[in-house]
Amino acid sequence: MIGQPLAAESGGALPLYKEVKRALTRNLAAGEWQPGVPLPSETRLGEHYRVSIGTVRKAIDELVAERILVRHQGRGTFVAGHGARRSLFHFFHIVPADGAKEQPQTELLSFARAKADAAGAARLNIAPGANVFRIRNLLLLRGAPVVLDEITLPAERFPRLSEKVLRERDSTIYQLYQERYGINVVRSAERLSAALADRASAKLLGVDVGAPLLRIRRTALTYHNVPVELRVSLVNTAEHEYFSDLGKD
Amino acid sequence: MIGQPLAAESGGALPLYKEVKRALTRNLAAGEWQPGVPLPSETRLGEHYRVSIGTVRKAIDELVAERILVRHQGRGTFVAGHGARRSLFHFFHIVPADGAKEQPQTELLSFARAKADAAGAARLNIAPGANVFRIRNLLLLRGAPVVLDEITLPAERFPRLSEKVLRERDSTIYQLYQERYGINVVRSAERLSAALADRASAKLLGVDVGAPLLRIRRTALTYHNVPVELRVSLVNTAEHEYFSDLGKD
DNA sequence: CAACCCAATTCAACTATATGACTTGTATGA
DNA sequence: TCATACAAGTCATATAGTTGAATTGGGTTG
Repeated sequence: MIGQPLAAESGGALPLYKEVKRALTRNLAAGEWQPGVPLPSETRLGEHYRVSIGTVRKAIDELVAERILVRHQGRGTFVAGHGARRSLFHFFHIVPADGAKEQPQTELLSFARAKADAAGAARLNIAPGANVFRIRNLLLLRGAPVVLDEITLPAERFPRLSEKVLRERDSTIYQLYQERYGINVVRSAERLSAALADRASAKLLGVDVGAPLLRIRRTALTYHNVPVELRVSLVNTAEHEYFSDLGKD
Repeated sequence: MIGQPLAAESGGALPLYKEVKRALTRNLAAGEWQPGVPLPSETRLGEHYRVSIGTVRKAIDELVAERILVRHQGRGTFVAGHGARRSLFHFFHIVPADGAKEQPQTELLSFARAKADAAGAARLNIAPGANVFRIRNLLLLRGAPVVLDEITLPAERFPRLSEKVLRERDSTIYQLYQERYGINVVRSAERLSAALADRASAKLLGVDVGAPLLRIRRTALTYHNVPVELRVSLVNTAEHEYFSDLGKD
């Protein structure tokens, strides 16, 4: 299945390769193609959409640049999966002040049902008061607690999510979204500020009350920039830092 | 002047378009092309390097994606200049917690000559103890102090830089680097942590001693990832945030 | 059965060419 | 003088095809 041949001149008069890109993204959002199995070949896509292979290539080029697709010469083009590496490099920006990056260990602190407050609902683009899940995680690096996460998920999108499901996963949480709910997080926007540790967070992170913490507010987005997760992280930056590098591979 | 036709098979056997990209970058680093005047047309570049226009295009595509070049249909391709907009969007990540982004106002606090310490020298890739300039700036947003900058520059690269030159500029500091010293900052890497305001910074930023501040350590890089500036920023995030969005235009 | 070879398929790189759109400067005409 | 029209140069889009490199799978051969 590839979808319809191409929206016949949608009035906006987009370039052909943009139309192809949109068509591909629609299929991706519909879960047409799953990670692990190759998309139809560039040749077949070109035939299907009635465009040249170069045009398909340009469309895929952009999706690859956005890290939504991955090409493997000789094998095919694939949906980028949320493997450990990807989560680590594109969605986890905490690094030791010295040393090299390292896979965090997760400890689930709590899981609860709640109602979305006004601000959260606006960010998630759901109705105020809608059902949400609230998850609190503690991330350990080298065995020591470093990050305290509070995650908010729109319940509607994550049917039958439970503490058990969360606890028994052996993958990253974004991989869980992807595999169990077909939700592929492709981008995140983060806003950072400084805060002071209160009693609860101080205890969990092993710092003094009043210690400086980095607060990260993240919105995770799927295709078409639809928000699917809110996350507030408190980071003890005594021995770790938030790394931001724009502009390079 | 376009430079040599193409390094004849440099052994590494890079794709042609990568070779072209390298050749272009060499010319950019040499200051061959200045902001404001167009590069040779794609046709002429293709003729010069003895490659097809498509190959030139692919090389330029990457440089455009890295925001090093800018294309204008019908006019030509240009070196991206450090206008107010670019500095604001690509190198200044502080935004009001509500409202829209705004151009900061700069106040020069001090200018001094100093010697590079070990850590700074390593980051700037210069000899420990080499001469550096140390600049302290206060950035105001909506008239209120928000960011305290301490900038370290390798003196060798900025001959005859003086307090007077800094004070009399009417542009961004990166524009000064570019116009007066031919140094084009094309990328920055930032590491963030949380800190507490000490006496001096508290006074300048108008906060209490012990208030939480965001500390940003930035390395600014020019072509070939050569570091040219270190900067430590202390940010009062009471009403502003650091914004990080990876992955989308 | 294992090792090897080979063909088919896929993406990667490159060339060549055509057409359209945008900008600029110049010539033309009232 | 001023406005319009036009031409030339530029990048943008799209097509078509060739060659090469990586992978896979199927045979063949020992």
